[in-house]
Amino acid sequence: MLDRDGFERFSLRRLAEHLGVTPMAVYNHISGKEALLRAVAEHVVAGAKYRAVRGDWRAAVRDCFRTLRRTCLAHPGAVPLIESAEALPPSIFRPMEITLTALEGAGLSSRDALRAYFLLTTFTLGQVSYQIRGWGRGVDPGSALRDDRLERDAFPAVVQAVSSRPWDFDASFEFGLAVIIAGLGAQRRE
Amino acid sequence: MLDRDGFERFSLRRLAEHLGVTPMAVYNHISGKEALLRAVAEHVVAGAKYRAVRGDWRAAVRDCFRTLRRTCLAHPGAVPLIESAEALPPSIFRPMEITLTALEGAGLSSRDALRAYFLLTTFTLGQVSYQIRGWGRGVDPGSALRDDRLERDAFPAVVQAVSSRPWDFDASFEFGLAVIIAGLGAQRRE
DNA sequence: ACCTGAACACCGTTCAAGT
DNA sequence: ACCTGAACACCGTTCAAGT
Repeated sequence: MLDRDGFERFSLRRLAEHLGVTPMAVYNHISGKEALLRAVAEHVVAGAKYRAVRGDWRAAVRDCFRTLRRTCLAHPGAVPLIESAEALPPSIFRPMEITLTALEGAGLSSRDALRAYFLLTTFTLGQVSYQIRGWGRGVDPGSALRDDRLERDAFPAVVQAVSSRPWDFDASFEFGLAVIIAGLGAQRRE
Repeated sequence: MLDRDGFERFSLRRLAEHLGVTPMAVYNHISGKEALLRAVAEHVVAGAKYRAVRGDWRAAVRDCFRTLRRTCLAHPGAVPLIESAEALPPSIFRPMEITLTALEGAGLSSRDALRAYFLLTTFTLGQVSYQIRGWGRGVDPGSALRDDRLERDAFPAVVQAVSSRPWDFDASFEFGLAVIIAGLGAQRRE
């Protein structure tokens, strides 16, 4: 229901109707709406299969966040729940463990490795979030600037860049990941 | 009210009560809740003052996203609105214009410059979002793993890293920004 | 031009009652 | 153990009526 109708449209009463049952029957199985949505988020997060990547830290980090991204994109309706979750199952720390181990092994300090993980995870989830809600809504300058001559003149580079469509989210994510890994490599050398 | 009570607690009826007026009076000034929240998001976004940074692209990009971050952090209650906004005022494209101009001037292709902007903006807004909701809730392994011996053994690097508290969001953001800019410098050289 | 009161269609949730 | 029906406290929104 979340993937089909979206997060905003979901309600316990609609769920009950979908199950052919009275709204209150749900409370025999779960303590409330919040607990139900948290359980969904936990289920999606727990479903991620992180491979044990041997070899260099770059491959390990790349594989790890590609997996995280793929897991999230498989359940777009659950992404808002994951982002706003107050508690998630231990498997959410797998990418963190992998990243910290890889980067500390590569010579980064414990503190920088943690910051690098924070960088990678906000980037990855941010890209997923924008992709799901559509890089159109609110951020697509194409629709916002299309007819407005005055605004177009104020943002020439934006107008020029937007003509190079369609947008490739996969390629954009890979670009960002490559940039971050290159930057971490530079950080490591210092 | 948004900054004080948070996004979830806000309702038109509470707003009306706060104004000492009937809930329906609001509709004489705005078409509905969605429009009101959008107007708030637009106001916050429009309030960002981006400086014209001359000199190298690194300084321009750094200053630009520092300003975006500071603007968002000044109104934590509005950040969810900005992230979920369907349309935002033209000033949301100022960072995009600045970034594209700076990076294309530095030799990146138009497509890569756009991807770099996407990287920078998802990173910046992601960091802000986590900071606002508290890098504790859901992502802080300290609370999730504290008492659980079994889980602690499964994530040694996480447990070790978390002891280096307290977390410095400013420093973490600066670290990420530096890594991205270093990575873009490497990308530029190819 | 702005506000009010009553009403409607939705919510999540509680509680007593059923089987 | 699980479901139901009625009810409560909240929503956003419409509409006719007031000044």
